[in-house]
Amino acid sequence: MQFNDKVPIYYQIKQYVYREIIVGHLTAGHQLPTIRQLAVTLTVNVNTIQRALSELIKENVIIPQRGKGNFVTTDQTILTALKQQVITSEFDQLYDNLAALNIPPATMVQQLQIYIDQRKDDQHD
Amino acid sequence: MQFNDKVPIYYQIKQYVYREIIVGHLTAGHQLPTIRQLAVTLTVNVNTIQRALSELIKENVIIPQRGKGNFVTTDQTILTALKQQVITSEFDQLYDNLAALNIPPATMVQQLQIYIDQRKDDQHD
DNA sequence: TCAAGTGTATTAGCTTTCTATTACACTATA
DNA sequence: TATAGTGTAATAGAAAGCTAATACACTTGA
Repeated sequence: MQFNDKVPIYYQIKQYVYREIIVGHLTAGHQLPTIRQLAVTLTVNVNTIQRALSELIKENVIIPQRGKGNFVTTDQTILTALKQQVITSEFDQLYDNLAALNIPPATMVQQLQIYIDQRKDDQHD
Repeated sequence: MQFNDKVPIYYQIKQYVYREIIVGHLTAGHQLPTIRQLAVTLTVNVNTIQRALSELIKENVIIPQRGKGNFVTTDQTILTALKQQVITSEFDQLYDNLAALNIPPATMVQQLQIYIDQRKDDQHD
């Protein structure tokens, strides 16, 4: 996994777990990799993993069980809300940044379409 | 100006200057506010401003003149490239993050359209 | 010439983040 | 019961970012 050095690692790990849950690699009630396993996999210190997970625990997204491991919540309300939040925040970010460039909303959609079309063409590698 | 505490302030200021140039609040050859003025306006230390500007200077986006001030480059090649880079990087970020959620490109456009429509409706405040 | 306003540089100290290490509490199982 | 594997906690040190303060180099204009 690659980290952006402009953002705290623990925060990026938190976002990573969000994505793993939303994509379905981690499903309701299932166990996460061990904190120590995650530390090895992501080549990061145990404390940094713990810092990320402690925030997810506060949010009731994952449930810790001493001596056993960490588990994804089975509360579907939380899980469906999570998906909406993460996706919406992506669009929020794009919208705000492009609006700051005086780009009108209709143009944002057009430009995204153009960007994606170009990306398809550029796949000749 | 509001800063995101997850990203270095100097970096956000750099992005801010990019936007001011692209939007046209700062035009080719024109003088930027003084470093000390910027420090007051953004309620940030002079050194933090200096750190942001030093990167813009390395990129030849702004040109410093000792005893006079900092000026936006008159090199149109740099300025037009800048605009493209900034806008493209916004789409890059959105694309990567949504792709990580297994959202196909066509859906991204649809969802952005829906998001923008909702935002219009929500303007009833 | 001199004073005020520029950019530039340096030092010191604080806070946050990350790492390394050690220790402890709990669970499962041999 | 003992051991290995969990989460949890605390301490110390390094690095990055930010602030505060001071000083210096250059330009402009009175």
